[in-house]
Amino acid sequence: MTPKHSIVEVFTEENATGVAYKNKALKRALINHLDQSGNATISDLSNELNISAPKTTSLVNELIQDGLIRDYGKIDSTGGRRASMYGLVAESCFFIGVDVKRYYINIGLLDFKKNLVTVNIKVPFLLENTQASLNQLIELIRNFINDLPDTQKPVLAICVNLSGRINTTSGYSYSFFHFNEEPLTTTLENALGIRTFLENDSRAMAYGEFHSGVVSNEKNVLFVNLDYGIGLGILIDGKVYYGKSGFGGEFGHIPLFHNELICQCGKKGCLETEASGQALIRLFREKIEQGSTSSIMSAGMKAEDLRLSDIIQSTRNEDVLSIELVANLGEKIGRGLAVLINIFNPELVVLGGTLAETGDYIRLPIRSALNKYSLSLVNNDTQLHLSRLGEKSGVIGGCLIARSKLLSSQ
Amino acid sequence: MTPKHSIVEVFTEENATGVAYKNKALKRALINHLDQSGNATISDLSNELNISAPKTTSLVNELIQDGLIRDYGKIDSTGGRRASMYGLVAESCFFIGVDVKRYYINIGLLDFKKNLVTVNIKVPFLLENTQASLNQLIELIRNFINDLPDTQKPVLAICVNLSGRINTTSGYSYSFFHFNEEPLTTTLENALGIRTFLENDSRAMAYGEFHSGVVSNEKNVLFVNLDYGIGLGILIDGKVYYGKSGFGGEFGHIPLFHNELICQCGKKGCLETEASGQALIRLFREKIEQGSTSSIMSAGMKAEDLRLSDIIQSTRNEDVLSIELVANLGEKIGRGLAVLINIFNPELVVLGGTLAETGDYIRLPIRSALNKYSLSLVNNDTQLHLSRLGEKSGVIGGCLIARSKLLSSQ
DNA sequence: TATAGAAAATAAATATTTTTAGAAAGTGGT
DNA sequence: ACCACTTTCTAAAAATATTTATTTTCTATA
Repeated sequence: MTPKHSIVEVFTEENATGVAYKNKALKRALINHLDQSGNATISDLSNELNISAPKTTSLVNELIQDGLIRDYGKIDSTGGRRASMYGLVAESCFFIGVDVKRYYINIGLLDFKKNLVTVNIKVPFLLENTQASLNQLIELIRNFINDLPDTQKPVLAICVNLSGRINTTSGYSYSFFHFNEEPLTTTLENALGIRTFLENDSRAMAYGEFHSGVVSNEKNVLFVNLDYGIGLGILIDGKVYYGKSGFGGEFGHIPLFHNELICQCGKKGCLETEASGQALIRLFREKIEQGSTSSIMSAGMKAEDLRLSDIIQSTRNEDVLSIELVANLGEKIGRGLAVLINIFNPELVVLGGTLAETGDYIRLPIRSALNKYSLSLVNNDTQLHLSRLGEKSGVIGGCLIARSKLLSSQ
Repeated sequence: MTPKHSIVEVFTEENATGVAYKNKALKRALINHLDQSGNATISDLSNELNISAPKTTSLVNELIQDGLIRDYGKIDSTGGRRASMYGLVAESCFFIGVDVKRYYINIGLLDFKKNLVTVNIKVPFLLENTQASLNQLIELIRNFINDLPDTQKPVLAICVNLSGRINTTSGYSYSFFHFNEEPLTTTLENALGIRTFLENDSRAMAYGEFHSGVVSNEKNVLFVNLDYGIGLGILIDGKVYYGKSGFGGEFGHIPLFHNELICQCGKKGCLETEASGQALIRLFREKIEQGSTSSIMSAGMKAEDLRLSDIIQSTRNEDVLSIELVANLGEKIGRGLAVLINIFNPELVVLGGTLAETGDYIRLPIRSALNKYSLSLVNNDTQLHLSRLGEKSGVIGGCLIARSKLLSSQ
């Protein structure tokens, strides 16, 4: 067995009572403070955490010995002797996020200071619910780790994002790779030898998007993942919301319409039947059948081969039909989001996923539907932004979730 | 100025640094532990909170001196010397909850150990948005306090529940008593001389209902307040959810219908236009106009004088029209709740408010609508219960909110 | 370029807390 | 009724942290 990394040692509570326990708790508090508020001086830390200066000094020195903290030089004088500033050591440990999509994965490496060190976007992979597909995924992760330089080898945790229903606590996936008795996390941990977590893709994207922006804590944020389906990530007080069994956020299947379309979930009238990427393709085909024209079809595309990316691309080429349908879709999404805004009164709603790449073509209809359908008093609080991270949000979110799970000890 | 109560002293962080500060923090930790886990021995406390036994002993002794903790005698032996058990002193301080309804108030007194000592239900009062009405409310609270025996005089905080939109943090009410510049809480504090908080009625009811039942923490619970309007209280991890400005939970105004009814809020298609008590009365009148018969009307009631309580009462008398309409209402409420369940995946949904008094007449249609409209995987997690506290839930919730706000320091 | 003032770092003194060890108070078996 | 064993409680010893005082290092101003 490899020796425990010093961070893992600080963040596990085993074999520690009395003074040893308290010192670990104080070290955790120091690390968390540096993590959240950035570099700080001994005085800062002493005041904020109510630890005396000499004690703080000795704890910081121990953490420097452990390689977790470093002296980043002296700050400008505040009127007297210049203080040394201490901060986390970025390269002391690393975390991996794996964002699994239908036709590819995104995989990335994050350091201890939350810098995305490496990120491989759109690595070819075919997501199927088979052992072979799982083996391929494991192989891709293993290769990614092997290709890392030696200085980036201490990878402490991995988070894999999958679409569909996932129980983060138990580590079970209910939509993919659920053919083994044991939780998927266990399978992955055994194969990779590294602590592994599982997360729903939209929740991971939400977390990534939130922590990348201007991070001021205690925020209530909704992240809408607009793709073939409609996913939702909910952040309450900056923490991911799961619900009882991790099934919270099933936004795509709220019964908002009175149609006769049977959804994948088996019910009728789901938001997804009218407002998802899948629905967009259906509506596009219907329009074409009814005789509408589009630059996509004139380029020789067959209606049955149409992909979401084609429509998104053609909005950029100012294809009237695509733009019109995307706007209609936005109106319906907005009507669904209005419900959420009335309920959550969030500061911020972020539009992500492939469809968000249509930019204002989808954002503006959503905004106007929000104004129309949600209470203005509530709605006035809410900003509506497009994803800033795009394809990377899932990877970053995954890495950050792996990191935060590990740092939240136990 | 009256001397500060010892609890207030422990729970304020002013004028304390170093050892004094830490002792206060430890005392708070002790009190919170006894509060949440009930009575405990020195060993329990020492182990749970990682404080050495001698230190724990001395802290407990100080808290006994302060009158906040008491020795509740020896527990049965666990194989050795019998330990003394310590717990909070119920009568060390008190909290008042005031639940303001349209035609009456409920007011109650809670002790430090969360026992409801006194509760006055349906004290006549007319809620209007006037200074006179506010004065009357203040007078009622003042009288309630004056009538308390001397042993119950140390009232540390009051929470007033009002319907409508409320910003708990700032203390402003936006629906009633908002004619003064200063926040309503300030007006009340000046008039009563006691720390005062404001809360939305449905949220307070939710909190009361939650903490009265089998309190196991970390629960996600929805409380639906079915009255003339439809209110919602959201508990996440056992904590009341507010949203950015305290406007979260506007369930009644989600756009679920495609009708042309203008809601009070100014929008069309709100859940309230079809599924509230107000809507029930409208639908009842329409049916009567169309020639339906009901035992209510045959008793000489005029359609325009009809109140919600009349219809609720007549369901108990097995009036067919009332039962039918309540069932229809339940179906629509259930459709709205299905949305929330998909989003929140809660453990429990509690039906409260006047309409919940119709019992299974409303619960069963709601349940079957939930099965129909929400994802079964998510929905399977969710229990649907009727309020256990009925009229008292708001008072208890108010008291508990006052208590918890005070104990969460600052 | 001295020099007063100010903040940070550190050494020494003091206070506090934890450890350790032993006394007190039980239980249960023989 | 005694003895072995447990657990709680507490006194004294040891360890540890905070306070206080001093030194160091820096700025600003004369």
